[in-house]
Amino acid sequence: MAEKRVTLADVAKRAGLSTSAASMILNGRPDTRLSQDAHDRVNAAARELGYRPNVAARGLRTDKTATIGFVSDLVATTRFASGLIKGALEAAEEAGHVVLVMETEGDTRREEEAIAALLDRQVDGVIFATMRARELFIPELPTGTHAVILNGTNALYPTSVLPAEDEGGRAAVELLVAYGHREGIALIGQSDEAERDTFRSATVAARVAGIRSAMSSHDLTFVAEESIWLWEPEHGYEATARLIAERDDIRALICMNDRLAFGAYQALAEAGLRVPDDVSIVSFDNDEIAAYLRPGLTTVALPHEAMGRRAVELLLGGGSAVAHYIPMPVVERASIAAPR
Amino acid sequence: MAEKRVTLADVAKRAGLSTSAASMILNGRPDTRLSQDAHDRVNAAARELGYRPNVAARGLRTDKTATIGFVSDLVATTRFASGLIKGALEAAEEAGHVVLVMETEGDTRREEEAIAALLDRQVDGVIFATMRARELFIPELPTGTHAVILNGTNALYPTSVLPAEDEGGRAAVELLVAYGHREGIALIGQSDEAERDTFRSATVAARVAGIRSAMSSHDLTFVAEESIWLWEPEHGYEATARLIAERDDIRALICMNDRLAFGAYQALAEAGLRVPDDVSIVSFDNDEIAAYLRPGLTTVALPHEAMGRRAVELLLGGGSAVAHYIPMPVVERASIAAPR
DNA sequence: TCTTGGTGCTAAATGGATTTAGCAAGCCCC
DNA sequence: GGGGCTTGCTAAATCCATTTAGCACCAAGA
Repeated sequence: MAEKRVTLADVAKRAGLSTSAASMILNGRPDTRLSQDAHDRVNAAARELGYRPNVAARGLRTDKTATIGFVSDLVATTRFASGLIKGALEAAEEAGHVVLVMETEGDTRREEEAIAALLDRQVDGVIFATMRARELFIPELPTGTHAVILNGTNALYPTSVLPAEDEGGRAAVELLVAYGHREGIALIGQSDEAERDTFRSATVAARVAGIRSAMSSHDLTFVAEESIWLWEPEHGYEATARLIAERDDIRALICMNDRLAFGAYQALAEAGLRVPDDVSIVSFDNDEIAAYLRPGLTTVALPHEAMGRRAVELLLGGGSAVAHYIPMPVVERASIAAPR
Repeated sequence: MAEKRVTLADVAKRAGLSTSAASMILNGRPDTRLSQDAHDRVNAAARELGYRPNVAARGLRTDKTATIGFVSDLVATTRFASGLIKGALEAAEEAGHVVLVMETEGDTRREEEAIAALLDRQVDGVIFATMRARELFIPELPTGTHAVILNGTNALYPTSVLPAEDEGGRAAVELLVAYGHREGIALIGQSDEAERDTFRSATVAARVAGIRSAMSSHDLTFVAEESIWLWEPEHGYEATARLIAERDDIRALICMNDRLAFGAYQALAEAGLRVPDDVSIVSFDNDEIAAYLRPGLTTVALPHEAMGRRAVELLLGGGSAVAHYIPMPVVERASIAAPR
């Protein structure tokens, strides 16, 4: 049964011309001297037959496949990862490209295999995404392969896309300041001590730097800093519970991410403290849960989709080989009020 | 610079044989009469040169590309979607395939374009995933194209993968029963009235059917059913708040999904009711938030990854053309206790 | 009349594999 | 010594498009 696909030869035959002529016309080559009549006949034939070029055959000659590779350490674990993918998918679609997605879980062997599989398919470029946002290991790529690093950096491939964490960190502080907070502000998730360590990702360091720079430019200091390594709700819960058990002057919390903030909500509720009347909270990421919380959590968003988008734009458009910073939008909900 | 890729011709030359011989040997064709010596020389040459076949060139002849298409209405919105993708990616990798991911947002035009783009690239098969889980529209595919429907059904393509919702629904009731609940059980999210409507997805209908069948087999009835169309936390909050304002005999809640349960937690907490001491809760999906809640939410999980996995196994292995049901694992946390 | 130049188009090579048809050499057997 | 059979391998076609080189024709100029 299987109706055969229509090939360029079919189109050429129907137009009464050679495949060379058909190819040139369909590709809109400028210097061609083919008659208007030939153009019309080929275009009509292609339309009537529903001709679509075979990408593999074309790629064989041109080395272009309109396909890009997206290799990520994680794809399903965080909303961040899928946001990056979604953004990349959209931008790729707009540019008439498709994307091969691969997950490596950070395993070097799988990374190498992923690259090999992509190269076997002659992808036009590859995006390396990481959820850990640090100096990223990348297996050697053949000279000339385009690559952009998403949410991380790599010395060999300087084109990268990162969230503008510094600015974002500052924005969080500014939100609190705008509501009149000056005292009793605590930081949950980070501390000077932790910063000295290089374990944390580079982007987190920038976030903290932004926070501290805004604090000091307003002449403010934290009344407490709760350092935590893992940033899950339970850790936010514990840190906040500990904090409010120790002191009663806490008026505002800056949480390093929304999951910590979630835990903070729980600890506050158990202690009979209300958000935002008793304690204001501002946080980072704009996780799904930020919208689910009551009251809604005001947070500085990680611009997932915009980042994914920009990565493919840079890959395809050949943007400059530097780090590109994507603004982190403030998402205001209801977790900040003026201090009483 | 750009070092040229090693081709089969390079391997053949180094082995002192023809490309035909090299091809047959590397593909391990059984009927070949080539000498052991020839085998050794070709294999050695391939290894030494690091030869990898060009997939496009091979696909041109064989019509196999070791590539599968994954077209989904949504990719980033829910954890469910990315779980399906992750499962598919893993199974594909194990089978030596790669996957082209496309998002359509349910738009017919984009679906058609996605299919066309996949066909242009000669994919070996296509997985159609939907987050809405209903009869799925699928643009016409050339005869012979393999397809499996993930989380939905389609009359033309009977091979599909669905969660075993019926069984899952029953499991939720059994959990409550096992703890001794017999009275004051309410259902949040669904009602007889809503079921009559066909708007809801087929899988939800099965979930409800399972719940009702288990209830009646234990001679139990719901003391209340709160019908809701949208299943976000706020709706769960409102429904639960309404319910406990009206009556004080509620001892257990079956929520149609975790987000509703999240809302229920909030309403209960505001009313000074404790989970699970005052009210037990069981729910569905095993969303991220189920683990974040305090106490942890006991829920019947949607088996995302297993479903994605199975879909590619069926696609590649040619499983039988029927609906395949994947068990929904019970994830016990701490939201159920014996009634007081 | 012959060259030159432009116009409109095509033949053939190319990319990198797979696959079919078949060649050459050696051996056996009558 | 000639036919037939293995054995071990290769030439060439094929998949489908792109691209280079160049053919055939006509008109204009010398």
